[in-house]
Amino acid sequence: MLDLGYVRDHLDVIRKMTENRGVSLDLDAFQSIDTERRRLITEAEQLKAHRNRVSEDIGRRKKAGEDISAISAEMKQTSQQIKQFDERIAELDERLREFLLTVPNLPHSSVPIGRDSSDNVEVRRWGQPPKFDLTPRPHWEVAEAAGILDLERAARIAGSRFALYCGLGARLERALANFFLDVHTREHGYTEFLPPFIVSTESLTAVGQLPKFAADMFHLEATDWWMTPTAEVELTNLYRGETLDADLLPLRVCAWTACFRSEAGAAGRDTRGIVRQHQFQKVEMYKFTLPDQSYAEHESLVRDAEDLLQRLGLHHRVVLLSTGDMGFASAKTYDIEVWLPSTNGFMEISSCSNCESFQARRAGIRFRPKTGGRADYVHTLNGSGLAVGRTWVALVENYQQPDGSILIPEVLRPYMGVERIPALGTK
RNA sequence: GGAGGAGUGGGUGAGUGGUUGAAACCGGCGGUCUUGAAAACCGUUAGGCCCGUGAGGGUCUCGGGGGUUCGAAUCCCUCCUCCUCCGCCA
Repeated sequence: MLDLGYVRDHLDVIRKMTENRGVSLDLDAFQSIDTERRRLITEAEQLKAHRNRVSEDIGRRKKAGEDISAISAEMKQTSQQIKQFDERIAELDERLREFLLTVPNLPHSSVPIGRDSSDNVEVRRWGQPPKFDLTPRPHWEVAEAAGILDLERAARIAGSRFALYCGLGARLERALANFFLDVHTREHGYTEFLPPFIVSTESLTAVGQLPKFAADMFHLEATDWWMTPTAEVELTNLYRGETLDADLLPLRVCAWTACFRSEAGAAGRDTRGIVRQHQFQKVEMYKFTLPDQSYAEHESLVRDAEDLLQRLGLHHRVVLLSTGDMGFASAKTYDIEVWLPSTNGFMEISSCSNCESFQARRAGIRFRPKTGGRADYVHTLNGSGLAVGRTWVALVENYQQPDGSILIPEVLRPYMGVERIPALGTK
């Protein structure tokens, strides 16, 4: 959420931003609501000031034993007037809040202006695509042949877009998650949390998932609960409503969770395999920083995610998203895309965003400057480090062998206990 | 699920329906003192919104919402959260 005063005073900036992002907002409606609201507040507050003065006076007169019935009756009317004002103001407040909740964040000046993903800018690449003598097979073929994935039984249990990992496939998923968490907590300076996988409406609103993206999530019927779409929700809400000590910043946290997405509107996209699922595991990295640190921390956040891919030896690239492709709450986003041999292209495996104060304002997360002075909003950053299921996919495809086995990268062997996952019926 | 108790400023914790936005203490910041530091002492130390170029003024907030009242941290209703005991349970 942007600051109300900022929006009011920079309507031209907001208008330009909506053009760049390719969204539309009714700014005229905003202006008329805002103007009327302020007019009513001024009037109501004048009445309240009057009431406060008279009430104090009544107190004094009553003590002195004077008769106060006339003045008291008059004040009763005033109070009723105030109540009417307050009701109208509350209505306008609600409408203004609803409007502000639909205004996306302002993109940073370094973000390329563009319509969609075709205007994204590749920042760097790492490694090379692996060479194959035979045409590489897609992950679902390799995995089912190795007996580590069973999509039919997954469908029997829950339906389509769910995975059932089997044997070493399940262990590989678990190994990846552990590997990610170990590197982040022991080497990258993150503190690990294991949060609830179910979150409240309030938490989702603070992050910006609600009210806009209700259709993308699973809502638990007749409750205020939702299945979490990303641990970004839980990690943002760790400090909701708190004023943090500036000495604690930057605060780096991470969490492994399952993530749940309805994928409504994704019908027909990525239907083969397990790239797009209703449930997947992800290790999320998250930072709370001082405003002047956030862009440096953003760069290191991306490096922390890339580091994992490099240790796994997976070819990837980093892409800077254009204004038209960026998420609602983000001021700047890098996507990391990993090489997928079967598609002869890249697949998104991490998204690292600097939300600046956008989420912090909504979630009420401040810091008190060391020098004293006013509490200000922290900047928040989030990034996948990494999507576990998609890393699993990338590993299976990039490390598939001619004999149908899957080689395990060196760094994962301590977690796996084996050097390769054999094809079914072999050793 | 049942019974009881509690939610006050960065923290601990007072608070009678009427200068209590809130004592006191701790912590933070600034200062005095000191070669420096500690101690001591003095000052200062919530946020939102509205008006105002500014200085400043006003208003709201004592878990959330509603009510009673001329006036609510204080009385009433309701919801939420936490704690204790019982029940159930991985």
